[in-house]
Amino acid sequence: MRASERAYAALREDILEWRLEPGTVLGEVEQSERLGISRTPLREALARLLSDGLVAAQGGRGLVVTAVSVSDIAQLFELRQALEQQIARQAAQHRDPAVFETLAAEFRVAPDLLERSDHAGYYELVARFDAAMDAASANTYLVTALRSLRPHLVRLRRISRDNNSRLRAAAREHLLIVEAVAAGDSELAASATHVHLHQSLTSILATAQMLSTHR
Amino acid sequence: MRASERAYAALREDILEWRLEPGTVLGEVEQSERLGISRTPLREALARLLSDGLVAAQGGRGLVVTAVSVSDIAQLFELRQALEQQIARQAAQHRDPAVFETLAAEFRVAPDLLERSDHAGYYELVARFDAAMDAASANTYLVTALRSLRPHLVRLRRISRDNNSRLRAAAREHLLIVEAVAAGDSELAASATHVHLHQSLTSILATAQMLSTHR
DNA sequence: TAGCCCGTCTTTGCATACACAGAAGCCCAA
DNA sequence: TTGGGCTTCTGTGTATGCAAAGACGGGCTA
Repeated sequence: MRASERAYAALREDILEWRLEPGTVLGEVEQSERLGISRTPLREALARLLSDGLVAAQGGRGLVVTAVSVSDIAQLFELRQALEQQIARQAAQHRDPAVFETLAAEFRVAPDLLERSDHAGYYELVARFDAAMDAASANTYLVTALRSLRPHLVRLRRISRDNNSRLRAAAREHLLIVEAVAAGDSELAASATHVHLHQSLTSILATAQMLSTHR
Repeated sequence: MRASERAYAALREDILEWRLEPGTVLGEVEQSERLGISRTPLREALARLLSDGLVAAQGGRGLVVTAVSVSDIAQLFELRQALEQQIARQAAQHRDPAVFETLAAEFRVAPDLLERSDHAGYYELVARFDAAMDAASANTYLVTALRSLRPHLVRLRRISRDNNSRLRAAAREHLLIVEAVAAGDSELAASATHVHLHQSLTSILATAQMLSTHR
């Protein structure tokens, strides 16, 4: 694997997992030494993070990990609504029913996963759901736009994490989306997506509110 | 200005204006010599074009200018529908009425521009319309997604170019969108956008059909 | 003591050199 | 003639060196 690729993957994960917190300055020499590579591939990695919006230029010199404000969360979800409703419509039109019936069966037993607090298992299921929607949408541009949005959503998991009752509700909402796609009902799929994202946003904002109050 | 920035701007424009045609191989040495810079900043420029989707990796080695198929056009417009309807809704909610009333006045006299075949003037007006919508949407993520889509749309102008009757109709459609935004009517703004993009797509596909038949 | 200016020093941007991998061409043998 | 293996060679990926543009600090002056 290329050094620049490894550096990108490593830095990206460090940011998504909050090991590099918002505001952290990423110096080229510092990071290249930390990752054991030279500045050239590291610069390439930083450029990609910049276009991802995970880091931002700090007044001409120096890159910093971007922050995620409450306003950012609302804006992210406006974009997410637009993209995921559209992808749900397209997926419902082009889907392979068998794929989504299999997914539906898995979401029906998702409460079992959550029962034993297997959050990783649940997130893995959601990742397969996303992948299936991407594939079924048959629209590379839509998928590309969504792929560039997802890292930011992953960062939000830290806020919604371990909210077991919310995850149970989310599983039911996902199930409805999958059933609508399986049935080829575009508008139901879009509306179910709308509902799901509305509930997710509401939950996240409530948690964010609580976190900021408690501090 | 940085060399990498100049190289990016130059290559990007060459691709958007079809001076570099789809399928053209962009060798690092070749292009760096053409632009009078070293390979390091040129690689940075190519990496940005890659993430823009304007060039693609050619089997592990070599980057080529991407093609725009009829299927690509349809997919681009599906994404465009999702993004521009959303931005129209947001803009209608947050707009400064004065800005959009000024724009409306300009679109009312746009037929004069087209009368004297001042297409550049018309495209410049559309660019200001886009900028006003971006600013009014108050959503940086939405704007970023749209900004990454627009280069691909610019490439399509070569297909729809000089279709004067279509541009007149487009001006009327734009006017309706601007009026809806000025009035703060989100749903009308979204629907007017939907109509406009549907008509644009229909026109482009018809022209593309004609071009491919004639050859 | 506060403010400004100058020198130093860090950090970035670019150029160049080197190493390696994949492709093209060639030769030899079947 | 064709296929396989070898060689060469082009092109990419990475490291390093150098220069310039700021940030920082110290000292001087008012």
